[in-house]
Amino acid sequence: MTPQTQPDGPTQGRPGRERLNRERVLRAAIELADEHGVDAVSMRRLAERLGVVPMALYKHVANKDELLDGMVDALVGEIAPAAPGADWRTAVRARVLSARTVLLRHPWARRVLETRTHRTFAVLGYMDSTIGMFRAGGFSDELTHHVMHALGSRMWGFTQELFDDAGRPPDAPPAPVPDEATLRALAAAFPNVAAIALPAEHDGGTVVGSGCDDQAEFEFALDLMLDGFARLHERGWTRADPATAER
Amino acid sequence: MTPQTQPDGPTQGRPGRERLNRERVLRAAIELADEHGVDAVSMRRLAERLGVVPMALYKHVANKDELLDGMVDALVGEIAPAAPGADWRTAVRARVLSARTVLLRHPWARRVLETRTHRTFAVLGYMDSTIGMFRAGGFSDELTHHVMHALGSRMWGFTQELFDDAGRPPDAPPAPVPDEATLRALAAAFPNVAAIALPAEHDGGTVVGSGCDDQAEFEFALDLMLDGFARLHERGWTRADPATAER
DNA sequence: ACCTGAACACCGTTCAAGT
DNA sequence: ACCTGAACACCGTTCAAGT
Repeated sequence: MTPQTQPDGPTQGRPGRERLNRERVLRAAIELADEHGVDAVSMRRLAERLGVVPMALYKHVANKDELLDGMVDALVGEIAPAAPGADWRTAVRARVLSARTVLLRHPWARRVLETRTHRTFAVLGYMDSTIGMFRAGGFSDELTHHVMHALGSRMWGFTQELFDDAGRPPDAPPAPVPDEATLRALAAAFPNVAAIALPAEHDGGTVVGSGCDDQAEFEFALDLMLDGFARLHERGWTRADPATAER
Repeated sequence: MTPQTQPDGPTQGRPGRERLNRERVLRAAIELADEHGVDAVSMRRLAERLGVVPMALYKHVANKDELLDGMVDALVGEIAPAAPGADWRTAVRARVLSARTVLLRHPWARRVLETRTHRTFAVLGYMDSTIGMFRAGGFSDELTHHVMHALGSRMWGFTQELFDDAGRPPDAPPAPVPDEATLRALAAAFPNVAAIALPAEHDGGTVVGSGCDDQAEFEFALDLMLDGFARLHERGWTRADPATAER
């Protein structure tokens, strides 16, 4: 056999099946984040997972910031493309909910998106086509501008949850459930929180904090915004008419 | 003079005027974040600013997470208390805008809030009193629940901005302004972004990206939500009537 | 009760080499 | 052209002391 080269075995690194490339680096980073959370994504751990020395990554990614940008770009690619021929409301609604399903597959993405000054080509492209949906629906540029601001992070399929688990790595032990006594003390100190956090207090088993359907809440707020947008658009809103709606 | 004690001078650390305490630690951390951004808030740099060895901080703060929680709690204390006697809409609007002025004073707070699993006493108290505003206005517990979700991070006076500078430390050099050529290329690649990002293209000097009043945009979206809440409330919304508004 | 010093197990990244 | 090794300047935090 010829020395030094073996088609299937390791050529240079240890389990490094083949040459590193940007796509392989990004895919491994996403897997690492999916399995252990973003905090586990360090250049060193990522290198280890790829069977390579940390500095090898820097040939395919300028630095850690660009790595995170690349991970976000990959997710943007997972969002379903716009369905042609739909009216603006259907198109926007479908797009936002598609973004949301992608985000739910990769819970770390929310936190990463929040830290990005996201102006990559992929992100700009996503925004451009979303803006295009409103403009194609006849929205003035000015109203479209406001509407995009109002959408904010909802455009990515998330908003900050009231009680938030997005920071915890997926392999962490589940949050401890408070005992009856502290629960009663909390309810006494914060009666209003208790009133809306215990949804079916009167007619069901005491569901404590999980009696809340985040997807339904997200769609409630999304539809509220879309209704508002539609109403302003129908009334031919302009800046000269600063009242948001009929007051 | 008696040895070793001097009322005004350093007693143990170098410029450490007096004994460390939790409040002094939190205040220094907030100043550090205000001046150099959150990333500059490390236990070591904070200790140095207080003229003390890093481990000294751990007597007043359990760990870095609790430090960040404490910083958030201090900000919550800056939010103006509820004005008594106002109707729900006025009360909620004033509170959210007050939260926003606090957040604008401490731009790092947004990013910290996003990473908190905020359930401190101060944060729960803030939420409780906000929820109380809707309930006092006659909102059902169920509608109040949805409404709080819809408010999301807006309750803290922010949402994710489309182009986001919240990550940059305040002492960083200003972002470089792109030259005419790349600007033209971007506008060609992303015509919809260009249409709404250049607001007064037809009638003024070419204002490029700064022709956007974030405060006005925030209030636009806030009022849109408040209008939606009012409409649902007036119509006696219940879950049995799942349509968000008149469709 | 409060602060210190040294140490441990991590980071991202530069720089000068190796093949 | 791509990967390596050693090093630098940082992290948060533990543990055993000092006063």
